[in-house]
Amino acid sequence: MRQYDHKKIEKRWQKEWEKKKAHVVKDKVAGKKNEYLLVEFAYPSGNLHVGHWYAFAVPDIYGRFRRAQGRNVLYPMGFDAFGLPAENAAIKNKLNPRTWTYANIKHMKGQLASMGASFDWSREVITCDPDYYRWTQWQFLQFYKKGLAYQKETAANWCPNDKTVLANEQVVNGRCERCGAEVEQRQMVQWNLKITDYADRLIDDLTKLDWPEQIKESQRNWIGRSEGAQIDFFLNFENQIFNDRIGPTGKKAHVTAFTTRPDTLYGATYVVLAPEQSWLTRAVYEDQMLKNNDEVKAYIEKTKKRSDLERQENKEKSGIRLEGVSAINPATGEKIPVFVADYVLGSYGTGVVMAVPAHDERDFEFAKKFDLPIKAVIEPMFTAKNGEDAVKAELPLNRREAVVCVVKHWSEDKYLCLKWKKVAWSGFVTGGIDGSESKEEAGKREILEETGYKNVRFIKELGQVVNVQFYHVLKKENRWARFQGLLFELTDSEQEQISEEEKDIHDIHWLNRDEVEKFLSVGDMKLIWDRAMGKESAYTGSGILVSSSQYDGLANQEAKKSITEKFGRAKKTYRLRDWGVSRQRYWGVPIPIIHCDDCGAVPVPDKDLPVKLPEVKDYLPAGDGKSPLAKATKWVNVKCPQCKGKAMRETDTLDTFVDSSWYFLRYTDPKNKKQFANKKKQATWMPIDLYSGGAEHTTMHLLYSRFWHKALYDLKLVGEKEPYTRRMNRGLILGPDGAKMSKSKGNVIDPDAVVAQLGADTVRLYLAFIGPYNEAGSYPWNPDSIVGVRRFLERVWRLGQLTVDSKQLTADAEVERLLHKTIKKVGEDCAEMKFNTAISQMMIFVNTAESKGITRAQYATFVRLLAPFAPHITEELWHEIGNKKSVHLEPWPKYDKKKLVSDTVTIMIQINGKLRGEVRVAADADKDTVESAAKRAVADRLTDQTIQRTIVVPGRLVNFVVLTR
RNA sequence: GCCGGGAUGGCGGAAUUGGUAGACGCGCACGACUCAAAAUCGUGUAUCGCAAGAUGUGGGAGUUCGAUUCUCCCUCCCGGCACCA
Repeated sequence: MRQYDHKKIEKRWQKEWEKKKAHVVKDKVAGKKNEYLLVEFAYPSGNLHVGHWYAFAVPDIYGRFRRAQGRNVLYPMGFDAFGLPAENAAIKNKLNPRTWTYANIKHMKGQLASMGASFDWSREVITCDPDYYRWTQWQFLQFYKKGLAYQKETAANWCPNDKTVLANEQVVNGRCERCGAEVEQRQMVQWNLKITDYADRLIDDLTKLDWPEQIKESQRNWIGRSEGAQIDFFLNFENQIFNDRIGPTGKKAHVTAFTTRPDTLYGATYVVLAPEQSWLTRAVYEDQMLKNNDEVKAYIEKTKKRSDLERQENKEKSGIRLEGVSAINPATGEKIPVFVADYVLGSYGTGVVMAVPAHDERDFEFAKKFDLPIKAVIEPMFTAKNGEDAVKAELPLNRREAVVCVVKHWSEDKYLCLKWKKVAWSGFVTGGIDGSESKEEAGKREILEETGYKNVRFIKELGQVVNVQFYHVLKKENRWARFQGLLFELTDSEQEQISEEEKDIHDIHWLNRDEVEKFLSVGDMKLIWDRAMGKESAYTGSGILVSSSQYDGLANQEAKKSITEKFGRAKKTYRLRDWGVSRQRYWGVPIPIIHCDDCGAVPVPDKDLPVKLPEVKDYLPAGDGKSPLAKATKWVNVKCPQCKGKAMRETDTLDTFVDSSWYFLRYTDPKNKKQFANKKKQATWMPIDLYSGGAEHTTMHLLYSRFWHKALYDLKLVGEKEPYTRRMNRGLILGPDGAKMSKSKGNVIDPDAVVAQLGADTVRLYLAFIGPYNEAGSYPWNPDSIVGVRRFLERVWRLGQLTVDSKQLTADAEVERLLHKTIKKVGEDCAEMKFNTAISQMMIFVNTAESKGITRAQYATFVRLLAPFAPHITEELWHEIGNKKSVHLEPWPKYDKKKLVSDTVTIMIQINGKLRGEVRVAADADKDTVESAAKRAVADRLTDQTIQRTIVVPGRLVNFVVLTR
C-alpha cells in the first residue's frame, strides 16, 4: 500500500492547478450566480504566520464549498502595502521601503501558495503600486471637490523622540508604540475627512446588515450619538458696556449649551464652559471681560498643559467661577453663576453645559465641592414589575398620596423591612394617607396595622419622594402612589397582635444596614433608604416634573419635547470626530494637492495623476513637523495648475486606512486604466456577500470603509450604500500555552514547519476543526490535536486504498444512511461556517465505513465532501479511483431524504422525567403502540394504578408521571 | 457606571432550539501487535458509589411531565464606550 506522502501530492496538484489556471475567476459564467467572498488582505510583513492561515485557509473551505454548490465565487487576495513598518525597516537596514515591501510580497506569495487556497492571483491588488494609488488619489480629490475633505488645524499625536506624528493606533496608553516616549498633543494643520456628516447613516444603516451584534454595538458606541437640545443662555455682565454689545450673530452675548435632558432645565443652577470654549477664549484673551480675568486665564493655560493621560487619570473636579458675569436660565429667568471647568470637554457638544446638580452625577459632585444650590425638578417614577399580575395600563389619574416609613429598632442598628408574600417586592412599611391625617399620623397608623408595634417616635421627613406605579394584587387595580419618605424609631418592643389578614400579606424582618441594601429588590426604595442613611446623590432616572412651572406633573419624556420647543432646538451630538488622514510619513500615498499663495489648495489635475512618491535618501522626519517628502525639494516645487505661479506640493501622505477603504472594489476590475473600477464590473460582484476578518478592525477599517463607500455612493461612483452584506469576525489562534503568540514568549508556531511536517491539508483541517469559525473565540494551538487530524486524513487515505482493491459492490444499509446524513450535515454546517461539526461528522462516517465496509461510489461521494477542506489529498484520491477531471469541478453531492430515515427508532423511557430505560419500535408506530411497548419495558417499575399521566413524544420518548410517596 | 457577548468533563468543543447532556477530537488508563519502543488497532473514560442508584451544564429562585435551552435575581470572564452633558 502506498504511503500518504503529503509533500509530493501537494506540490503536484498546486502546480497542476496553476498550469490549468484553475482559480482564475470570470466575471460571468452562464447559469451560475456570482458570489463575492472577501478576506482582509495581507500586510506584507515578510512572513506568514498561523493567523494568516486561519484568516485565509478556512474561508477558502467556504469558497470551495460554495463553488461546488454552483456559485461563481470570487476569492481575491492582495497586499496592504503602505505603512510604518516598511519605513522602520528602511531606517534600520538602510533599505528602500519599496525594495523591502516587494521582496516581502514575493516571499509571502510563495508561502501563500502552499496553502492550496483558491485565490485568483490575476486580480491581485497592491496598494503601493502607482496603478492602484492613482485611484486612491483620484477618489480623495472627488471628496475634496465635494467638500468632504478639508484642511484644519487640529491636535495631533506627536512623538518628541521620533519627531513625527503618530496615528491613533500607534499610541498605546499615551505612549509611542515604537519608542515608548510620552506622546504630546500638538496643534497642526491636517487633512480631515468629514465622516461626522455620515454619522447618522453609519448608525441607521447598521440595522439592515447581517453582522454580529457585537460589531454593530461597538460601532454605535464609537459613533456615540446623543439626542438632545441646544439651549441658549444669555449672559448678564456687571459692567453695563458689555450688556449692550451685539455679537457676530446679531444676538446679545450668550453661550449655547447642549443637553440630553432639556426636561431638567428648571433645575439648571449654574453653567459650565470648557476651557477651550470659543466665547470664553474671546472674553478672556481679547475683550478682558472678566473681573478675575487673570485667574481664569491661568486655569485655561494649566488645562492646556494637562495631557489627555493626566486628564483621564485624575477626575477630581476643578474649576473657576467667572466673576462679573452670570447667565440667565431661560426658563426661570434667574441669574445663575458661570464657571470654567475641565470636566467639560471643548470637543464635545458645544463645550457648554447647563449644570443640573440634582439630576447629573458630575454636576452634583461639582456643586457639592463649590457649594452651589441643588434644585430637584424630577420626582422619581418607577413601574413595579409584579410578575404576571402586572397590567399594562395608562398612567393612572388617581394618584394617591402615601408614606413609606423607615423604622429603626429600639436598641440595635437594625431596620424594619417587609417582604411581600404574593408579590416579588421587598421594602418598608408603606401606606396611603387617609382623609385629613398628617403624614406622621399615617405613618404611625400603618406601622401599627402592618407590624403591631405601638410605641413609635417620629424623627423626620426625609425630603425624598418616590412615585411608584404598581398593580395592587389584593385590590386588583393599577395604582400610582406618591410615597413620601419618613424616618421613625421604636421606643420599645411593645407589640400588638396583628390581624390574620395582615400576616398573610408579608413577613417582617429586622435587618442591619448591609442586609437592607441587599434586601431591597427594586430600585425604588433604594432612594428612600439612602436618604434615611444621610446619603445624597443625583437622581438621573425618569420621573415627573416638579418646581417647573407649567410643566409640573408632566412625565419627563414628554417634558423633553415641550421644553425643547419652547426654550431651545432639538439637536443630535456625536462622540465621533472627523477622520484625520494626514500622516507626516514617507511610505504612503502622497496627498494630491498643490498649495499656491494666490489660489490656495489646488487639486492636482487628473492628467497628472498619479502623484508619484519621490525617491528620498532619509526617511526620518527632520523634526519640524514636516513629512520626509518635504526634503525632496525638486518634487515639492511645482507650478500652480491654475495660475502657473510658484507653488508647492502637499508633503503629507494619506493614512493607510484610506488605501484599504476601497481595495475590494479594485478586485472587480483590477487592470482598468481609465477608472478605479468600471461600474458594470463592480455590479457583477458588489456588494460583498461575506467579509471575514479580525475583530480589531471593528471601529477602524470597517467604519472607515463604510464611510468611504457611502461617500462614493453619493458621488454615484458605486451602486450600493453598504459594501459588506455579511461580516464575520474571526477568532484568534493562541500559542500552545494559551497565551497570545509572541517571539518573546517563545510560543510561536511556524506554519511553514508544520506544513512541511504534516501537510497543508492537515493544517487547514485542523484550523477548521479547532472551534466554530462563525464565533470569534480564541483557541490555543494544540500540537497533539493536530496529529489527531492528520490521523484522520491517513485513515481516509487507507480507506481509499482499500476501496480501490476491494470488490465490494453492495452498499451496507447503515453506511448508506450515514453517508446521506453526512452529506446533509456537512452541507448545512459549511453554510454556517461551523466547520468543526462538519469535520466531526466526516470522522464519524469514516469510523463506521472502516468497520462496515464501503463501496467505491460511496467513497467517491465522501471524497467530494472532504474536497473543500483538504483540496490536495482529495484531488489525488479522486484521480486514484479513476476520475480524470478535478474533484474541485464536481458539484456538491445531494442527499436523498428517503435514505435518511431508518426503519426503527429508539424511544427513551422516563419515569417522572428520569431516564429509566429504552425500547426500539418501528419508526411509523402510532402513539398507543409506543406507549404500550414502553409500559412493557418498564413494567417491573410501575403499575397501572400509579400512573397519573403519560406523555408521548413521537419518535423520541415516553414519560410516565407516577405518584410517589 | 452604560451597552454587547459569554460561562458545559482534565482540554478544544457537541446537543435537531423544551425531550438520551458531554457527539467528534485531544489527553489519560488498560489490552493487542512487538525482544522492546514508536506507529497502528481495540476497549474504557462527567462526578460519587462495589452496586442499585444519586448528583451534574457559573450560583440561587421560578415555569414545566421534562430546562444547557424559557423567566427573574446574583457572580465571574471577554469586548466596546466612559467626566460625552
